[in-house]
Amino acid sequence: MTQQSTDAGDLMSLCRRRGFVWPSFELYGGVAGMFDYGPTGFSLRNNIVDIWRDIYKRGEGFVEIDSETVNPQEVFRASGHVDQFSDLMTYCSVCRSPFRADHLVKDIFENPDVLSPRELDVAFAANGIGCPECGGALGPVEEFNLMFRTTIGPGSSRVGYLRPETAQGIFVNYLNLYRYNRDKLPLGVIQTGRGYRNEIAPRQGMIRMREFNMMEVELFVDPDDKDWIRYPEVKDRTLTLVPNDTGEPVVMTLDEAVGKGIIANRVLAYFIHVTRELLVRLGVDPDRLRFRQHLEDEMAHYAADCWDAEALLSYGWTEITGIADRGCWDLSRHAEFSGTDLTHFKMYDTPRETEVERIKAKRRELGPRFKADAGRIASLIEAMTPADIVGGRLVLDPDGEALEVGDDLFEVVTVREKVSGERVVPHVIEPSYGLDRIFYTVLEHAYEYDAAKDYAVLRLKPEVAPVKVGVFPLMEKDGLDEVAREIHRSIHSHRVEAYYDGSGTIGRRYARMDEIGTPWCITVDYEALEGEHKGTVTIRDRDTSLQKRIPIGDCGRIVGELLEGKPFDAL
RNA sequence: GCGAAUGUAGUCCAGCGGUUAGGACGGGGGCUUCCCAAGCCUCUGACCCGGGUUCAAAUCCCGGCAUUCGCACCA
Repeated sequence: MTQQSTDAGDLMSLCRRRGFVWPSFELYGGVAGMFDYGPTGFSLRNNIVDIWRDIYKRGEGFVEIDSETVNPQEVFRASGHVDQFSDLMTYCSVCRSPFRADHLVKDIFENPDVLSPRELDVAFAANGIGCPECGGALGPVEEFNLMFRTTIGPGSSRVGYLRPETAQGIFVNYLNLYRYNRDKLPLGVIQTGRGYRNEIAPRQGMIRMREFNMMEVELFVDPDDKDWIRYPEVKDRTLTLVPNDTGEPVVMTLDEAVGKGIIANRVLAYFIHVTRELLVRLGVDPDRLRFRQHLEDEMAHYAADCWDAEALLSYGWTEITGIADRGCWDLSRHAEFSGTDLTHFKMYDTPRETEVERIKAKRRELGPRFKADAGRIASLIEAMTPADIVGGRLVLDPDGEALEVGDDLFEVVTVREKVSGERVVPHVIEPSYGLDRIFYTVLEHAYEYDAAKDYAVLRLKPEVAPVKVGVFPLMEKDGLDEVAREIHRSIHSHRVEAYYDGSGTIGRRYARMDEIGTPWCITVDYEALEGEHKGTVTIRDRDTSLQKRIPIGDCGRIVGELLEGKPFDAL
């Protein structure tokens, strides 16, 4: 049943023909790595976003924001993208081959990626390093940053970048969000939006885009509590994991994976599961879905642990979602670069009271003896701890000259201290969904082509299908068209898209709907007008081609029920 | 970014110095009681862009852009 190797070209052709996606700027020859969404595609994409939002906003109670796509340079200095997201490149002056400059000196330097372009130039000359391809001289080392750079405002005083991920917009709003959440963790924030990466060579259609859509979730949690309240509900569910120690797929329960230390913690495990549920609900084939742990050296500069949801596409296993434990990296960095405290005040369940021994100066004795210096000496005494007392005496050091004081001037007292909490930098769990890749995966996994009949069907889940129901008159005359238009009007709404089609033969119209994945079609035939079936029409199921007769007046209700998940057989 | 191949209606293909640039499918309109891309009539619509060679370029040459494949790159 399942198409073994979907031809990406055939599917892309269908996508263009049927209004799913179009290569951008085709009118002017096109730009690699950029695509526009057509009406059916955008509808499908919106449906995907709606379901994602349903899971995180309604299901988990997360809040949604929207932030700017152009960010000042400081943001990406803090995030590390200015330094980490660029590669130092050099080009052979003879054969023009490009090379990562730091890779060429990795045998010479312990840590070549800290070298500056200038230092690398010098290193090439000093060590006689030439082009690995042809031996030619290497050109000057240049920085190639994958971020699109711009300036904010007139002149070029303020450098800005188009964001390479939406996440930073959430991190820079941490304090606002934290207050909005009334100073509590966990704090879940979601955002959809575009990110931009100036890919050197975009390939593989929608898989590597220069301007792409993300659905990002940032969950701020207590670093000492990486459990999740709903974890027990899902702990016995199984999924396919590819841990980075063996690299071999294994099927196991979440609890087993956490227990064996394969998945770092429960909250990460929970959201890996949530991701699986979401992707399957959207129509990703469970048999072509796995979760692969990043290799140690593959982890992003910010990640503590990272799992990719990978889908098997005609391009091979492809990352469609990354679920990372970013630790405290982002907030620590933004705190450092902005000079602002970005912490969570973690209240203890009960304030911790401890008894501590402190040294207390006898100010009554000090005053008369030291006059004006008394206050200073008192604070010096109180800065000491009981452990500093030797033979009942303390040695102070005012102005570099030793001063010994006896216990007539101080006493050891026991005080009760109350600590009601501590400040911690929240850790961030980030499920980051590549919307365009998910969109493409949903299409590829839904696509089925029968070469014998030259017939293509998109077996989209009804929930994501751009058009829910096609409405046809068997022939566009004799009043059949009027009945069909009336049915169309009664069903078509902003939630349920219905499509009226009266042109061409009936088979052609079914074929058109099958090609955009419309799950059901209603046809008004002559029996609707007279005879024993008067007042009824047929409804056809895309995946089986089976038809049932239903009363005209019930069409809207029945389509609604089918969308709710009622099986077609049960009609 | 390098190398190779390719670029003709919406799609797939033909044409390879002089053609009203041809077909199939699709799309629009019409006819047909028409339920799975049926049939008949009819209409629609293309030489990637820019230079050059030539009396004449879709066709040959150069450059650009794009696509595909290798190499390189890729949170």
